[in-house]
Amino acid sequence: MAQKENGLYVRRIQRTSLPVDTIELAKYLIGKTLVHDARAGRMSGRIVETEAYVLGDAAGHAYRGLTPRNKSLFLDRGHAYVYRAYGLHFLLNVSSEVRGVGAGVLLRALEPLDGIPLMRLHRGQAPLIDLARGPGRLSQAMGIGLQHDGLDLCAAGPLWLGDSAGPTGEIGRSVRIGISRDTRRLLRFYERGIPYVSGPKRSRV
DNA sequence: AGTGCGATTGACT
DNA sequence: GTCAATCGCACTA
Repeated sequence: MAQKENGLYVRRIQRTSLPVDTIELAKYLIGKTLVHDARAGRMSGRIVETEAYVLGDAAGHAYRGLTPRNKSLFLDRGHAYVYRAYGLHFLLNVSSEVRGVGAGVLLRALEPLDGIPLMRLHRGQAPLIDLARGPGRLSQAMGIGLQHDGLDLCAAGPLWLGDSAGPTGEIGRSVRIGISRDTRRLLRFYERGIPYVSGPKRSRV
C-alpha cells in the first residue's frame, strides 16, 4: 500500500525483501526510510547511519542470551527493539536474523524528511542537521519510546520501514561508536558525504 | 542486597 | 577537553 510521504510515494518494505543477515541488513537499511505515523502526524527520515550487532558479539545485548529486556532482538528480522540507555535515552534497533537468533541493527542517524516541525517540538529548536543525528536524538525526534519495543516494522502499524531508493553515494565503514567490547570490527555503516551522520568528523567522511 | 556501568547527550571549563 | 543525569540489568557475595 503506497502512502504519500514527502511528496513521494513510499511503500512498506516487505520482510521477504530484508536480507537474513545482520551485516547485510545494516548496509541494506542505509538510504531506506523510517516512518512514524503518530497521532500528531507523520514523521519520517532517511536512514544514513547504522551499526550491526551480530550473533556472538560481546558488545551486543543478546550476547548473554534472552532476557525480558532484549527479547525483541530474538524476533524475526524487521521487528523493533527499543531500550533505554544511560537511564534516559531510547535507542532503536531492527532485529536482523531468523526468529530465535538474537541480533540487531542500531539506527544511529536520519536525514529528516516529513514532520520536521513535529520533530522540533520533541527536540527543541535544534539545527536541522542535528535533529536526528545520533541514536538518542533520532528516537527523541521521532517520538520513539519503549511503547514501540517489539513492533513489527514490516506490518501495518505506526512505525515502519519505507522502500526508498537506497544510498545515493558510497557506503562508508568504521568501528562502532561508544562500545567497550569488540571494538575493532568495522560494523558501523554510513552514507559518505552526508552531514546528517553522527560521530567524530573524521568518521563522517 | 549492593555495586558498577553503559550501543548518549548537553552543558560547561 | 570534562562531567552529570538516571535506571535497568548483570554481576558479586
